[in-house]
Amino acid sequence: MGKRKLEEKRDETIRHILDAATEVFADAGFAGARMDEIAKRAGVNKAMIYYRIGDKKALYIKVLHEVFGTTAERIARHISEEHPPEEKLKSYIKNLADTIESHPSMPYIMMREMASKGHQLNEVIAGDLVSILAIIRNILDDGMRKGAFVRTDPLILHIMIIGVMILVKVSMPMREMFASLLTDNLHGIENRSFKNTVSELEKMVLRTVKA
Amino acid sequence: MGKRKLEEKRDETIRHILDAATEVFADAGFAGARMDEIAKRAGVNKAMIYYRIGDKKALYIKVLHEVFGTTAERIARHISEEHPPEEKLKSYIKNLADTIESHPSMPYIMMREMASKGHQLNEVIAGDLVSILAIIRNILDDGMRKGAFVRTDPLILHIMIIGVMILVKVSMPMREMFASLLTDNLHGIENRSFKNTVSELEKMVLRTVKA
DNA sequence: CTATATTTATTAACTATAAAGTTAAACTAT
DNA sequence: ATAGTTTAACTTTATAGTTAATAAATATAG
Repeated sequence: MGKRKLEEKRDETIRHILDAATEVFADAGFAGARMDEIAKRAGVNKAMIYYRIGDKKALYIKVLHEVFGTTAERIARHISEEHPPEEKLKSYIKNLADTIESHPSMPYIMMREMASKGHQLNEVIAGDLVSILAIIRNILDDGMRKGAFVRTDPLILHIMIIGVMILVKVSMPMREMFASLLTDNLHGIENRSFKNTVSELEKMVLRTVKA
Repeated sequence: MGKRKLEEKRDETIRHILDAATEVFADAGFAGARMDEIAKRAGVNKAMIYYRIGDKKALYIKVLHEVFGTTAERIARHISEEHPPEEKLKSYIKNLADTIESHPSMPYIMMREMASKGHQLNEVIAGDLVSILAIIRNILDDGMRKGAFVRTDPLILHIMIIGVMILVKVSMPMREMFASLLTDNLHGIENRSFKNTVSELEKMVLRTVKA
């Protein structure tokens, strides 16, 4: 069986490129990202990126698709139709939280995408996001049909959930920066963890939707 | 009295440049902003920007200072020491909301600043933000001293307040975009206004801090 | 099972271009 | 006449994208 070694090498190179690109795009945004920097962090020659993936835009789309596409799948996989709507909603929140925790770059990329009004999003990425939204819409519909939930707009609810999560993550560096600038604040830094915030958020969401 | 007309002209030019720059930076971020585009929107020659203000970085700082510096002043001006802590907190929220409504670019710039971990912030801007934070810290301290509030971290609370506001604003274009992509969602679009969100937020914040 | 051809992976060095920043001259007000 | 404002045209620099040559792996012929 011939070409195992080459295949492996290729896949590894692609992996390195995508990982580096994800980091750099999260750090600097699309416009601020430098192809040379991505190549350097990936440990490959810049030409390799063009050979394996394409131009900057294609690379960006690939990164977004990897981040958002897997999220939709993951959530869908974990939500069982047997469970009551409330459980499904909790699972939705938990899986979003887990995804964010395992992809530290995601909040930064989402934040920047929102700030650029989703201008860079192409059909593939839009599809990923619609898949995610379809899940929460189905959960809410199910809850409404069973009389457990009041009517709630899935888009607003989703933005509320994901928004709070990315905000908590992304504001951390700034909070740290200003904590040291605000004198005599040493007393009250109740630096609640991400998990804590998510559990508060869960309560809030349930209070909002429950009939 | 001599040079009135020239002074006026100069001030107007500067005004045009700063307004255009604010828009462009909000739309595209620091890295994505083009000096030529700013000049074009301002209706001046690009060299004018360098003559009046300085390089791109200086221009950006000036824009941030204008946005954040006035916010601190405005809030401070509207909060009277005579009022009870709860009223002061409401006023804090209201003034932040008003500032955001009258500066549509602000949420976008803040969003991007958070995403870049406040990396671009220099001492002047940091000072503006600290001024704002000092106000809410004083309100919370006053409330605690008077037994009206429980101990709350001013940083977390501020991020919560400002975060929800900018999120609601910034997510609007994306929500509109996806509303049209999500079929049969025509029923539930309860597109709550900004004012509505702020009043919900106010209730939430008060519930959080009240003793 | 070697030697050689071929295909695939990878790079150094390059080009093209877009964008930041400058200059010298013209225009305008005082 | 002088000082301040504004611009067209320019230079410089940074960076996206390309090319042609090299190195490495795999396939094929003797």
